[in-house]
Amino acid sequence: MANIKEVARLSNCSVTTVSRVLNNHPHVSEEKKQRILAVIKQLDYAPNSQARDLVLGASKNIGVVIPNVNHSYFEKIISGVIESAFEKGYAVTLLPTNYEAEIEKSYFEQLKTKRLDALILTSKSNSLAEIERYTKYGSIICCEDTQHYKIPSVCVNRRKAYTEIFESLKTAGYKRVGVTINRSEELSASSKINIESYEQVFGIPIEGNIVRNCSTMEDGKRAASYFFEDGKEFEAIVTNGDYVASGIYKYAKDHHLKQPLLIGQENLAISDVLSFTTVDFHLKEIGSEAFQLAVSGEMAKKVFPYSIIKRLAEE
Amino acid sequence: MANIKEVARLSNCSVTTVSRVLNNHPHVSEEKKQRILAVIKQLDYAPNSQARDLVLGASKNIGVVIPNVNHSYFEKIISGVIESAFEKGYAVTLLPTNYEAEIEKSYFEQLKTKRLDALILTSKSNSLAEIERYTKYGSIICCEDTQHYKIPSVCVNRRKAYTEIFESLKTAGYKRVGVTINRSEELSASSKINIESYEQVFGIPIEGNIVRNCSTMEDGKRAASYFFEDGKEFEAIVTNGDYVASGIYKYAKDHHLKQPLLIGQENLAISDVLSFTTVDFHLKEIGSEAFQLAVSGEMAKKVFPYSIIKRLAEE
DNA sequence: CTGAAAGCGCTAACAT
DNA sequence: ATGTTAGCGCTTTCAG
Repeated sequence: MANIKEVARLSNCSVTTVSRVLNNHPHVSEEKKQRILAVIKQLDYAPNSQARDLVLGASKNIGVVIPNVNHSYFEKIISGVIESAFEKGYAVTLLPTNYEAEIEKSYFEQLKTKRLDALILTSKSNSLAEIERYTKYGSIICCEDTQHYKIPSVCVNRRKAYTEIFESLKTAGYKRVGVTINRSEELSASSKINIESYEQVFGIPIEGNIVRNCSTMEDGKRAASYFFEDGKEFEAIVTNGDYVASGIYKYAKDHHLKQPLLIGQENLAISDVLSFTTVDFHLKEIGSEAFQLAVSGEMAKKVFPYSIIKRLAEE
Repeated sequence: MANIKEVARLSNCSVTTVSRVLNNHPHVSEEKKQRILAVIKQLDYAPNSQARDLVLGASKNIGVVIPNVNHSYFEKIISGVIESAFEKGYAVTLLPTNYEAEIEKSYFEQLKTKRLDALILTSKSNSLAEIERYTKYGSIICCEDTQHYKIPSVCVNRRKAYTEIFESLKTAGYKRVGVTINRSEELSASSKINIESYEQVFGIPIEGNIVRNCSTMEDGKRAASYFFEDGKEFEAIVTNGDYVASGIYKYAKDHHLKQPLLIGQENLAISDVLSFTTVDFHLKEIGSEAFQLAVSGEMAKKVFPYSIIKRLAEE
């Protein structure tokens, strides 16, 4: 197999010189350079990046930890990461956890083994304390508030967003407001914030007004079957995603029920089609910024703005 | 920095023995094993995967080439790849091309440099002939028909699918049938097949009945503005994606126009919500199978079935 | 401008 | 059961 030694031999020079032309280093005569280039072409040679990475000590590879693929929330962040990474010549590896802490931990270990230079957590299953312990092996960026822990983060002020939404609903006179979340409040910071904001604004406990484990449109239908049970009469439902909201919409339509006021999340195309209000967390920009932090290695915490896209339901 | 030598030194044994316990090889006494394990823990040591990959000659890393992220077509394939790859301990790297042949080629080169063990092309920008030339550096799997070229592939019989759709429309008496595609027929095999099927079934040229460069819901709206121009009166539109179909739906709704019969693609949640017929190409399974082929290295061409999900428009 | 040689950290023959 | 040693393919001092 062709390696740098072979190239050196065939072009009558040392591996050092070959390495120099490979890396565009100066101090090599034009003549030798051409000869080497010719041999490289003839041999169809390409430097082994593993050997190169080994000696250089960096992989130019960053990992994005996601619970699962096929979820617009993560996809949007990923797309931001990829775009920026591409510009800087970094490769990005997708790391699915299925929300399992042990699997997530195995990715932290890959930082240690140098397979990955940095990690971006779009969601986390380990505690911040645990995550912090791994930061010495490479930068780990969280896409949520990392509190007092020394973990770089880039996120939006979700508390402010949820509070603003609930306040405006309250002001508009909505009494019966439902909520959907995905992971329970013990596991998910955003669920916790969501619930706290609700209880603070409305002054009542969330229990009875919430449906958990919602992520897909099917989950939205299931949530709807709860919200529309006899006598409940929910007037508005603040969902944790446009697909969940769409599921509720679909259920109401199929059962010829009055559509409640729906609030989605993520500003996906479907919220435009069905014309419901949604909050855009600018996830792509968050992904892009997370990448910047990941490579710079700086200990920064950035807060991004969110936008509430107000839409009037049709008919 | 901690390396295997250091571990060997501190546990009074050779690097070989350490390597043995690291790789769970037999022939090492329980006592030494425990001592080594203790030193590893104490040193917080983890083997360098770059060194390991170098000596082993494989990266357990496979790349998925995509034009861009944020497109459900590719996302579904990716999710299938990731799922299978995870089970087998492979890492998946996303490689965006933005449909540029040169960028795509640079990924082929990474096969040569051993950064990637195999490549899965969800879409291609280089010719099959060109791609075939790179297969000697690692397996390259195409997610479309690779004809007589020696390139493994896993795809669906699109011609059959399109023909079936157009035939059924014709049989049902639809006269004015529109079509949307994304990349032009010169660049995209599936666009070409789509058009050929149309012209064969209806016996008329596609020109005037087609809108190109459609990918998003916004593109769908633009397509609609063409299909609904005065006097055109398209009765059915076969789109190249559920989002495009949704854009047409939205346009018609916003302009209080009669909804044409819409046929989507991909069977996304939105097609269920809006209740239009769609063809499911089982992309996730395709991704999963593509991964299997990628690691096995076998020269196989698999054809997967598609499903037409028939739905009746509401009202 | 050029090259010899010393690693990078690991695995695997090949002894012992 | 354990250790010696020769690489894997490359970059980079350092000397000339």
